Amino acid sequence: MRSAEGARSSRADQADQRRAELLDAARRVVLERGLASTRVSDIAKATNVSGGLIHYHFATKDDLITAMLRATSESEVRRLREIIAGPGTAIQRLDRVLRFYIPSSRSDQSWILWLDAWALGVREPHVREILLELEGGWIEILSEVISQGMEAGEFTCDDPQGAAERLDGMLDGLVVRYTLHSGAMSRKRLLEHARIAAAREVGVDRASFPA
Amino acid sequence: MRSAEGARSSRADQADQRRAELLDAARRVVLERGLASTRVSDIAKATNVSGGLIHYHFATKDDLITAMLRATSESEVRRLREIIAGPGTAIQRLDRVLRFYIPSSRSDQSWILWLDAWALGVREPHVREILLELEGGWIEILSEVISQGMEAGEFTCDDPQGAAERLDGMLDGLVVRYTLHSGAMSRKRLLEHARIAAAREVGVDRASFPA
DNA sequence: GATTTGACTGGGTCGCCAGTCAGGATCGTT
DNA sequence: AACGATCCTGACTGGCGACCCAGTCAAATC
Repeated sequence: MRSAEGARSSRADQADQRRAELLDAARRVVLERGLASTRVSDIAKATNVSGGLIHYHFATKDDLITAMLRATSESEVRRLREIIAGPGTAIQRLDRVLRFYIPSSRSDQSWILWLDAWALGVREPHVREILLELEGGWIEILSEVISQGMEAGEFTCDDPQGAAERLDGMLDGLVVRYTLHSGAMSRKRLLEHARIAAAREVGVDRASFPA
Repeated sequence: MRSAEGARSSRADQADQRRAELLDAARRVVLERGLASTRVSDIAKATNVSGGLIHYHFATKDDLITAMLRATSESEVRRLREIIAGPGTAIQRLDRVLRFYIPSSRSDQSWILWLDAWALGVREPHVREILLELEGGWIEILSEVISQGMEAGEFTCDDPQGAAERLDGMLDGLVVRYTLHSGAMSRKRLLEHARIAAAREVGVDRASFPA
């Protein structure tokens, strides 16, 4: 129980750090190659580590993938919470949430991960649970922003939860389209759809959104 | 070139029929086991046929899967077209389209197929193309029904294409939620969301929808 | 400085599965 | 009947990939 000093890592810290490193590499590899063609050895290579080490830290490949999805989901929800805790009017915060939803460039392919995860979640209850929490997080945040806007007198909405579900659904669906067929749906058009629908849901004019 | 008689099949017909049978079995197996754990031999078993025969009719597994997705997509669009060609007012036809969108029971898991296909489409351009056509079909049909309703004076909408895209997106997203977490989104609630959003898009009252 | 514990290596194994192939059955044609 | 084309079988294979394990090395503990 010596060495609780700052910089130096204890044995346990080292293991934690390595695990995090592996989760990170796993996410990168899955994003690049897709879940179906991701090999444990690919993740090992991406971490400059032997294949055996993966199974030292994670019993099975499924464990690793599931842990990676959980970590990614949790970090996403955390960032979301920061957004609605930020400054500005309700409509400014709502707009920030919408923009956070939409991948900001062709290179930001983070949604690919969730497409893989949806397919996986159909068969794997653990994965399904993670997805439920992630989606619940989004809906909760949207519903919260809407309620904040109502309290501030900015918004009118007789069912914030329902509105949040509809918005979340629409964004999910449109992002799929955008991710798969970027030619058929530009980011600009996607954001425009989001603002139109959101404006209707909260009873404000589309023009109320910031430029 | 003899034997163009009805019941008896020529050799070419027999091959076509066998191919269709294999596509059908492929769909059933993929729905049941998921794309990731579907083996060629599973499809052979489901058709009561040897493993080798699959590769007689389809060069590779990918060919078979792609052909199956294409066939399924085309049949779906065909059924959709029948719906909007059917009788009734525009709002009745619109409602029929919405209801066709939503799986009618827990046992109708056809959407699972498209979750797998989305993930696959990220890597496979052929699959992506099929998905683009399917989604384009849905949007086109929705936009068509809306336009029909406008001509009939039932609907008001200044951007039928945009409205169709938003509706299609919302339904996609909500159906994912319904498929994955039936506990978090009942069919009834899903349909309610669809009707609320659709009513807004076409400028009618929610109560205008048939009971 | 001796010993124990934990992190890590890399080669090996074992099962699985897409695709092949040689041969057999069946059909249409002449 | 004979023959070629087509449909089909089932055993086989070659490669791959998750997981195992015996052993190494360094850090922590005594």
